[in-house]
Amino acid sequence: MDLSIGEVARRSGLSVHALRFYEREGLFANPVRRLSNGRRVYYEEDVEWLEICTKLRSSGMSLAMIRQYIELVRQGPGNEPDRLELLRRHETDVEARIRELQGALSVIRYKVGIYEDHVARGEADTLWNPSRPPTPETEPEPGSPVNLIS
Amino acid sequence: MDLSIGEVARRSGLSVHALRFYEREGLFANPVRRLSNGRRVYYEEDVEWLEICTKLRSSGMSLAMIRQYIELVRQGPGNEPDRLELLRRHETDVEARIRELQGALSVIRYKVGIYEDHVARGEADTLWNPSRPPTPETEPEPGSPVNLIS
DNA sequence: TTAGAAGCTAGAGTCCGGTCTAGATCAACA
DNA sequence: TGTTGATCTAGACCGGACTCTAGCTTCTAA
Repeated sequence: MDLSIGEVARRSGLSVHALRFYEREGLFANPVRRLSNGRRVYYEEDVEWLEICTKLRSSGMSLAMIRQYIELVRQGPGNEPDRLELLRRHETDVEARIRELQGALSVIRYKVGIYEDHVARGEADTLWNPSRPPTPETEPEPGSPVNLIS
Repeated sequence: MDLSIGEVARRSGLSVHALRFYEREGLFANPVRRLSNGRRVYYEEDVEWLEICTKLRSSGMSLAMIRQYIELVRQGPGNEPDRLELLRRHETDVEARIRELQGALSVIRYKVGIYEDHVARGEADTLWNPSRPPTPETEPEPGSPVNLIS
């Protein structure tokens, strides 16, 4: 039932360093209990919270925002609309980030496609090389790959 | 045709500091030309490259990886399979990142949904408050919201 | 001609999210 | 008993990606 810091590290995937760091940063709902010898004692709930926490982190929520959230939780019932607003704000951010990545991904795929074509056709040496200013011998022909790839 | 650093900053959205920094970091295909007075001269191609560059950055490509790519470009024709591989590697990373965000997003939406329900029903005070160890008065009832939200 | 804007360099500072170190204590086992 | 391994604290350090400062030069417009 009671877990040592090493055990929690193993189960949460965080380092013991990170767990102590998170505690200092106020990311636990409750103060971490100590044994009489000063060692930390964790409970299942802590591991569960760390799992959520890790999901939030992996979606780019900053430690500062997680701290805000857990502070609301710590204050107890009554501020649920605030927690909801915070979560919605992050939801919106993540959605925007996904759209941003998808936009960039389509640019990347476009470039990949062009390189695939050229490499496959063995015309690799006509690919984009942004030499500048264009010297006569590299002056792009009209419709040259320069415009396709840059 | 020739652009000053300030002009390029305005058009690329990067700061003049960032442009000098990028140059030091070797992120330009060609050495940036200088006027006789030492001032930098940029061309359209540089702005175009910076646009691509910014897309790559926004998708999480590190400056180190962008430098690798531009070094290949700088070496000239012949290494297109290498460029392709690098781009494909990043494509894969971005796809994985999108999946990660989508996974986290569904957790966030789940939590948002629960808070919405409870806030709407005015049952907000029964929401998850990971007090620990459970004291008699906060001992969760079987099927209490603790499991729904944690 | 002179004020203010823009540019230059070298290098320091910032923020984030940890990671690592030193030096001490403590527990468990052979 | 002694060694090994886990833990503790305070605080230094790190990498990435900029950002800013100081001190100087140079351009432009009134």
